[in-house]
Amino acid sequence: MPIRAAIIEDVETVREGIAALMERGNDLICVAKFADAESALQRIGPLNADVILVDIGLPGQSGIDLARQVKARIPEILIMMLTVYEDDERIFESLKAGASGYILKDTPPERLISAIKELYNGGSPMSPSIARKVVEAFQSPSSDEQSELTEREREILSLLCQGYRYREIAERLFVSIDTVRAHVRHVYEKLHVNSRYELLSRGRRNKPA
Amino acid sequence: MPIRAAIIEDVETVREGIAALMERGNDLICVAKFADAESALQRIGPLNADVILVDIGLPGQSGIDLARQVKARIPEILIMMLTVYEDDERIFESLKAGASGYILKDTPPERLISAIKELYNGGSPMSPSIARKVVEAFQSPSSDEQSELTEREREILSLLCQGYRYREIAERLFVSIDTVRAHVRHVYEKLHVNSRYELLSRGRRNKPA
DNA sequence: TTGGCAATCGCATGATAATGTGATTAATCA
DNA sequence: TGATTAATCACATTATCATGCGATTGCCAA
Repeated sequence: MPIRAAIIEDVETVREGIAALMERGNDLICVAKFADAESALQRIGPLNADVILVDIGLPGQSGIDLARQVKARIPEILIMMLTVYEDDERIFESLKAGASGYILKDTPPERLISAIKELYNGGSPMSPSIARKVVEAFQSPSSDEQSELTEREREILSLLCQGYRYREIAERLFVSIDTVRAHVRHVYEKLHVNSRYELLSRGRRNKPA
Repeated sequence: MPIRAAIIEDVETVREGIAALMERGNDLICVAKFADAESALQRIGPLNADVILVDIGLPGQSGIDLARQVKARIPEILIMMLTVYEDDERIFESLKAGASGYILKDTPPERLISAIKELYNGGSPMSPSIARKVVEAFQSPSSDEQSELTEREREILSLLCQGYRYREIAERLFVSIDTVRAHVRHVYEKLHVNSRYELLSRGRRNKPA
């Protein structure tokens, strides 16, 4: 009945501290503590952990690679990163590797425990700034160039980037298709592109797919 | 000093209820309440709202389109969707339209208030099941489709993704434009897409921009 | 030898996008 | 008041994309 959790964290104080926090109540039990990725990977299998907390900066293999491997081996396991790192690269690599949660280490202890429960109950707990970065990944980047677009042009850009056809955009905005074309022209001029694909591909030229 | 919030919600009880919740403490004030998108759009400008709560299922124009328009007009405004809808389409359309939060209507009142504060303080509050869907959007089943492309098809794919036109690709590869078209067809077939837009968004229907 | 596949190419057609050119109206600012 | 800009719209044309259908040649495996 209690949530079975494992901790992979090299700093002993942190590891033991979190384990102690878990055991305070009776809805979490700490089934294992590992100081490095390699031993976790070796021994995690038979433990039937529901949830693992993974530090990223481990000695030897990184926590992200560990997450990827554990997820591949035990697809239903829930992984939450617990880390100091707030950079985009590690955040998104972790999510892609299979992490369902991402909590920064400065999170208060009660929040950490409630995050584990939230994860177990179908949520994806993230520290606030992480969640903001994740959500912003869905939004078209606001570059300085975009600040020279008019309001209407920004609306057009948004719909263009979502793949709507001119006719569809016209219907949605209650204007004629020629109006859409006029706005698209201005957007392309201001953003120095010549086609929708160039717009979507900005920054991708000379890079592999 | 207090967070200035506006509510766009057609059901009066809900609208007034949330406004009353906001005014209970002294760190939130409700600067406006609107029952439909059109009047919100008309009058939101001068209100200097920090945060708007937007229902999706409004009479007339949808809350998602409203979010897009408000974001285009006031890029720094923070938008949180407050809705019964949990379907992928609306979730991701909302995020792409500029929403930074997405809370389901069955959320307890205290959580709703804390979510607004979290949003204002740089987070992206989401109901747990929503957050899970958002995170899972980064976790595509590793698509081995690309492994069934021939070497030539992979070259074509790369150039397509970089936004080059067929003619440009033909010149680059020293083949005719019809050859490019032939390869493109095969690429689209194998990757189960019907257009370059779909290709560029592949597996990204609900994916980051 | 035959069949399958990859690479190449062509013609035709319809849909959509992009471009050229022009115009009107309203709002704002010097 | 005049100039500028934004939003809107139109007509015309060209360019590009996507699809249907067909073909040839070379290579490789059964």
